[in-house]
Amino acid sequence: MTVDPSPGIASIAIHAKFGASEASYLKESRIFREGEPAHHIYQVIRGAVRSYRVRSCGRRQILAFHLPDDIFGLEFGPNYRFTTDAVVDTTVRLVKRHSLEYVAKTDLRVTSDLRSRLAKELTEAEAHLLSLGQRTALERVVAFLLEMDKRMAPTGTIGLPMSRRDIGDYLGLQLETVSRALSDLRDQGVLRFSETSRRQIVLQNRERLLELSI
Amino acid sequence: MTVDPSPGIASIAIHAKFGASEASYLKESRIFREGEPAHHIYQVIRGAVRSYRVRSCGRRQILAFHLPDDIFGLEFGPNYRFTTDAVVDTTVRLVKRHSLEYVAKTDLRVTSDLRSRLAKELTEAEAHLLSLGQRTALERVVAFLLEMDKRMAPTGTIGLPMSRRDIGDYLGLQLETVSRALSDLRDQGVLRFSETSRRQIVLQNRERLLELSI
DNA sequence: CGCCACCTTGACTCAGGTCAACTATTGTGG
DNA sequence: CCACAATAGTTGACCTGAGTCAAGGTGGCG
Repeated sequence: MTVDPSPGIASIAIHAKFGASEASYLKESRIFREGEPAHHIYQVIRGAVRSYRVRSCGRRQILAFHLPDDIFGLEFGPNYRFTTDAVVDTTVRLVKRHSLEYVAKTDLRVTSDLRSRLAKELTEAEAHLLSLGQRTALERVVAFLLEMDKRMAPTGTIGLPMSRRDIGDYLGLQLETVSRALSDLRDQGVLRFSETSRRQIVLQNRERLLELSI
Repeated sequence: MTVDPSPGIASIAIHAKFGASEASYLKESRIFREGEPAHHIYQVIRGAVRSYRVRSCGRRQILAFHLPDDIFGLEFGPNYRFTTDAVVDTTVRLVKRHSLEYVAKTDLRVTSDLRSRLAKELTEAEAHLLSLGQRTALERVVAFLLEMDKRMAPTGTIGLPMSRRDIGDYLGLQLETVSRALSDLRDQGVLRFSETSRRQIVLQNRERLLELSI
């Protein structure tokens, strides 16, 4: 399944005229909660967002991180399926759902774009599922770094917006395990932490990283 | 997200006139392979089907089991995303993809039904993901039993068509772990195995099973 | 009736979780 | 701008749940 995201973003951007606005959220603040009526569709402009569910025992599973240009909060049922909040200070564009649905009725490009986005979400969920079902802790962290590297500007440095705990809750691991995996990769010479922050990761041997993801 | 499956099945059944046929597959035989051109959409009539991917290291992740009335092989990209085979002797109905797509162009009910099915697949993948990320072995087996019970005729007995290994590959566990979890539940008095087969599971305390799934 | 695949159970190992101590970084108020 | 508190991350020691390996059962099928 190859879905080029560009035309979709373009069409949502164009039709955003019909009632788009912007909103900013402080780090760690709530955007919407699971179960609330899904009145808006969002697109990240700056920052990062996490979508998650919390089990009754208190454990949290992050389903996805949303980075600039990503769409989130797109629902086909009446309510949001996840709780969503800003990982860092974040600005989003938001469109009223009914206005997007109105546009979709007349513009087939938008309809088909929405379907592509749904298909893309499904593909991503399946890849994530494979990771959780089959990979070791190290393999999961490696896959995560490769995913982030691919999604962010390819400067060779990955500026992770999220904490070790966030990464753990995405990968089904404890934060200590994530930290150990990263230290391990550093000791192997695969990466190093930048001087400024341990969330800035410099890839030093992408070949080796790719091997580890097999 | 509440998706009533009935109208969808109805519409696919109706439009099946446009070129549906039936096919039967022996137990353990291949239906299609990941990466092949997705020329058909299938619906289980009798039997059971598994969709899976195999990692290069040889480990297999089963993404879904398909039971009677379930649709599978519905793709939006050009190729199948999974390998699929019959778990037991299975009969399917199959429709040529291009004829279904032709119908979908003129009949909005079919279009909307296809979208609902995609949304349903996404919801299921997300539930599965939660299971793999957050649950213990026992909790996963409990969730699996409840899922199977819900999907099969509610007679109080679950006739599992698949082996312990299949269940393990679905839940991200080894077959021995699945077996131990089932023995544990039996020892707790939550279930018992039927006299005829260890794949026939009689629920004796559904309350307790539900508690364990929290 | 006997083979073979499936399942169960036991013994042991090990990856990752848990708990705890410590270091580094960020944020805050004087 | 500094002092200090709070937060984030690392590392070590130990524990445990699930994996691995192995030895029987058991039931279906030729």
